[in-house]
Amino acid sequence: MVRGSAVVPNQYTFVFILKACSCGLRTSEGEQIYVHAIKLGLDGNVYVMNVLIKMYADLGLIVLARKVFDGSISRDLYSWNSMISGYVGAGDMHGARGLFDEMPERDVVSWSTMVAGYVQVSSFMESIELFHEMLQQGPPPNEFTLVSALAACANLLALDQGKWIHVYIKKEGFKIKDRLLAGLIDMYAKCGEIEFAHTIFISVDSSKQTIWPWNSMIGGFAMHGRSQEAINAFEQMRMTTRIAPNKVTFISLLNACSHGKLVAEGRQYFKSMASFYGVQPEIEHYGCMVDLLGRAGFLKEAEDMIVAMPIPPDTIIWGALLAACRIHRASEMAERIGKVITESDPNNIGCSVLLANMYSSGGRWTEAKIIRDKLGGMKKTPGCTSIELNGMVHQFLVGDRSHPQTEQIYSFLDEMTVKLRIAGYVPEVGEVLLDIYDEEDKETALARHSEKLAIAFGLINTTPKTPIRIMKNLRVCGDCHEATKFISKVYDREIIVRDRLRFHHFKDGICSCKDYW
DNA sequence: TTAGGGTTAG
Repeated sequence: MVRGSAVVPNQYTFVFILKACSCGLRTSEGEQIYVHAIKLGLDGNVYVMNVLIKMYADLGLIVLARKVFDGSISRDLYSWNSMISGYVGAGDMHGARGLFDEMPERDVVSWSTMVAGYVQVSSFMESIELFHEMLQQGPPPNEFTLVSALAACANLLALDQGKWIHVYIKKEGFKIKDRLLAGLIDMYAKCGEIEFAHTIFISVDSSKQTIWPWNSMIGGFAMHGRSQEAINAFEQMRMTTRIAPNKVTFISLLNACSHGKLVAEGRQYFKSMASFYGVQPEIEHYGCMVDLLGRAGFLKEAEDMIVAMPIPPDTIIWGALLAACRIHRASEMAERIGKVITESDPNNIGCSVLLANMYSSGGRWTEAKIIRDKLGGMKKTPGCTSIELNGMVHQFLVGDRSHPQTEQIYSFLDEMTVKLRIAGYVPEVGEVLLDIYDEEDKETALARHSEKLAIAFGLINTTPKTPIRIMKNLRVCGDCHEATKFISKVYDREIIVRDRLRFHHFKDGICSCKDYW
């Protein structure tokens, strides 16, 4: 068009072509075209400038995007929102907030971008806070905002807040479908209310035209260990709709098989995902399979799968196999796999802890000490458990003494330990950190795990029979899992624990995972 | 009749 025709491109042309550069990640063409636009005097056109901001942001060139933004003669709401979205995409919530605070006026998109941005960087508290600010002094939220706010609640285990949003959605007459429906199902499932999530899922029938609500439901069942129901949901979708499953569907489905030890089903779904559904397995799917096979005891098959993978395996995959070796006490294989992990990632804490423990229990003190010394200098993620009470989220770290009710919690814990012992609980000191040698100290360390602090806080502050919901950032430890079984019986409470990977529902001394986790 | 900003799931 530029070389061979008499037609001169106008502002519309540049918006289309710059957007193409943006989508195709073609930096140099984009910049050449920008020069054309300048030559034609279109650098004053707000549409052209805005798409240019977006283009630079999409290309990850946030500084250049800002340059265009700052230098633009005409700026409107779209310019500000595009620039904020650029910062959000770069994970720079500081930059985003700076612009958001100084912009002359904010519309629902500005607010939604920020609420979603905080979710993307896992600043869920900030996301909810901003959402509340919006309700007080901003424009009314729309579906976009609500989906993000629900995601923040889901991640915080903030059930009361999530319920409030559900009421708001109904009160304001939003049509509950697709993404919003998925968001609600996901929020309820992640807050431990899997039954209610399912109720909502079946209550909205005509509008499940997309994969989103299905994935939320299948994923919800999977994380609650309701494997057969996850499979049933998938089969129902297959038989009654024309919706195509995607990669997330299969991750959830394989996860469900893994939690339920459904090895044959898992193998079969993994096989059919590419051959029948046309979804190519990615590293995460292989990860699910290694976890499924490994934890079920098929260590050799799991390793063969890693070796035969068309994608280079990462330390997460090897880590899944290593964890399986620990469960099945396959120390030789563990040592071999441990070396593979350490080679590519010398600072892998989980791997080092496991190896050190293994060496110690095998009496190989020198080797254990080498790893232990190295571990001392590494930064470990502290165990953290949170619990919502009256709409407020309380967090506890291991041995935390910062909570206002600390004294009460610790004396309750002492009393609780006695009661649990009488009921037959025996601490599993094998799970304690490596640097404690005294058996009694080990038990004290266990008693102060963040899970137990949060449960004690919950028992103190809620009326009898109220279910207690807690969330841990890591996997729950073996001792806490055992102790919680006893607590549920001794105190007659349902205790719902969400760890990094799944839910455990404790009731009458039994856990829903049947100790397979 | 043609253009520009925000969505969540493992």
